[in-house]
Amino acid sequence: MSSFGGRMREYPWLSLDRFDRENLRARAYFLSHCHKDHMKGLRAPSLKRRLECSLKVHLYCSPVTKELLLTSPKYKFWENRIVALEVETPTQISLLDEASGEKEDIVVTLLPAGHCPGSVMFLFQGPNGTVLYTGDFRLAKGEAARMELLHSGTRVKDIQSVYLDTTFCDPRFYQIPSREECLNGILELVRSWITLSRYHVVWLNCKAAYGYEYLFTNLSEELGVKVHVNKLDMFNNMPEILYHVTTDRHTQIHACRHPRDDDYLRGNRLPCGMTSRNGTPLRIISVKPSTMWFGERTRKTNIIVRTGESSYRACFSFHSSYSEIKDFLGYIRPVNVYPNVVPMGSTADEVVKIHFLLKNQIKSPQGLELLPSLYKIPVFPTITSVSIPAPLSKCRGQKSFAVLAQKASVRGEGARVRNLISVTETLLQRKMFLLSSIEFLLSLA
DNA sequence: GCGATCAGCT
DNA sequence: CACAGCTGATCGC
Repeated sequence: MSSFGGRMREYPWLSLDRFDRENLRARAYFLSHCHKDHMKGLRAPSLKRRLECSLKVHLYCSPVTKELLLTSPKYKFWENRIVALEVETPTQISLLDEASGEKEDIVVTLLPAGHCPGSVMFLFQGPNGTVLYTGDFRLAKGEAARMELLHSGTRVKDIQSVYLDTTFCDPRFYQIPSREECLNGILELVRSWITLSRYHVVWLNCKAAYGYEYLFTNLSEELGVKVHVNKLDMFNNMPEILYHVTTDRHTQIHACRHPRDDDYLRGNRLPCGMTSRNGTPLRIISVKPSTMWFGERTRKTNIIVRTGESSYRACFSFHSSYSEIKDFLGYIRPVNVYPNVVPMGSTADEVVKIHFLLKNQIKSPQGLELLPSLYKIPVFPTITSVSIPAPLSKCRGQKSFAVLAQKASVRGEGARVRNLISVTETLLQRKMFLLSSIEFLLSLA
């Protein structure tokens, strides 16, 4: 989940992937991809009002993101204010300060991010230096080196700061099987099942989000069987996807959903209600795409895991692994790195993660100083088995209000975080409370 | 009635 | 593990 506040230090009058609070005063908006956690405030009345008053404010995104966004009637009011920028095409944007009348030009380039259809990273070049906002991304090792627009001539551009997707930026997620490996694993599983008979069908248990489309198109392409989905009008202008999905339930591959799809499956029905063909019951297996990862030295085991008589989990990831992030940063070598994702209120662990990256991959460790104060809590060389005092964990009886991990241990430099101090965002928002409890924990170390 | 937030679920 | 998102309850306007 993105916890990026919306603004970059170098160009604070631009807002990216956040549209509430301070961002209501931005001179221009950017949307990296069409996932809800990157669209906070995008349809709020306050922003709608701002738009009505400030006619020069626009939202910049890729053509595919524009298409996906405008499919929902709730975002139709943006229609005339969205500027779709072609990917990998540097574009100059003039930003006008409505108060002072001062104007500033900046060049933005969209780079493919490999996260979901239309997803991009934004590269900004302007008077305050070159910065890269990655949005969410999955790029394989070596892909940064192949991006022409990250280079000037033969060498990589000087990048001041990278605002980084840190979802799996932890040595624990050292490797995640490649897109191709995962795809092939799923392909062969699906193939082996649906070729048994025309009554053998596969249900892909996908989350409600864009990002599985390349799975659908590849399965359909390879097997000649279209994928049943609930809705496809968002792909009306994307023939390369549209061709491979269908609303006809008479197909052997389904990715349809229902709020109680579990009940449906137990009754040997698909979430769309299909239960038989010509009176012959269906033989259904479910395949749940989910992230699987392996440590630096651990042997990669199977990409497909059988979890029940007719259920499987299959490896699939929308985000880069630790080693992919390391490769990316090691190639770019920015001066600063800022995390876009601070998982579940973790504080110490984020410091540690970024610390490792800073140490190895970037030019000077200024990044940490610029992070919000929470990240500046010093990481002590040794923290051992710290228990959370009872009054904190019992706070109003709410689980999410308690400190979740009961112990924290950080061994010396170069060591891995074992058990993290993990608190929820609820706690993060109660800053004073959190700071005092973290300080308390550290004082015990 | 709507948005924001949260618990719970998947 | 962590992801992205939905539903339903509650609260305030």
